[in-house]
Amino acid sequence: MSSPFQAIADPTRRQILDALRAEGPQRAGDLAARFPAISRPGVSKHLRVLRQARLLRQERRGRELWYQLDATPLSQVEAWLEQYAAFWEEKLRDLKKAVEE
Amino acid sequence: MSSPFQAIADPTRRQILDALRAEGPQRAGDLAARFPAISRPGVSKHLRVLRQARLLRQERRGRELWYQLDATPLSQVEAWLEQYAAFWEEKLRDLKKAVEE
DNA sequence: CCAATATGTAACTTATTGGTTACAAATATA
DNA sequence: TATATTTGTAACCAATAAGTTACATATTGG
Repeated sequence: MSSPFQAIADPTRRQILDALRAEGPQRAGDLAARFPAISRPGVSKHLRVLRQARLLRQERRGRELWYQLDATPLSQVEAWLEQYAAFWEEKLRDLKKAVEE
Repeated sequence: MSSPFQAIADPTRRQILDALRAEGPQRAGDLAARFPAISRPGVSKHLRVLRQARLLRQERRGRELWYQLDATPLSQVEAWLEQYAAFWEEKLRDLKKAVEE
């Protein structure tokens, strides 16, 4: 039952989400093959974390398991982040101004 | 040198950022006092993580250390997240539609 | 000058995380 | 049916994280 904040903290997990976003549903094995530096069960554990954060939908097709992105929980992160937008924009405005002077 | 993704993964650290955003600059001790369940040095360690993620500016005033939010690094998170907005909106549209039917 | 205050850090402990290898279970295929 | 394929999980290990207490340092105020 991990939070979406937790789930996206790890760069490998972000890459998994990126792959599903950019290329659509994929099998567990396809996803694992993207990370030659990590064993297949290692990737499987990342998938579990993402599953527990409800970021993945899974569909069994015979012996294959297809994973699909469900980005809905990321809207929680967005909602939190949104409150900060004014603050970094202010900062970037200052920076821009400083450059112009 | 922790990433903003790492830094915001912990709920206590998010609360620290929230406090600085909502109420402006505060002393290290003020921030620590918000978390009766955690010792002052415990909070101090969270402040270090936030500092290393460059989310805090500090200003020494005598023996007091004032912390101020610098939200700029959060724009990295926003940039990543932005690519997913279409996906969760799609999901919410589906949900709305289902409710209406 | 000395005691109190504000803060960070070191050293340590425990829990969590990210990785591994070995194995089990289900399904497809020769 | 026997074998190969696809996948998750259990058990384990090392590194990291989050917490603690004890301590060091700097500054203020009596």
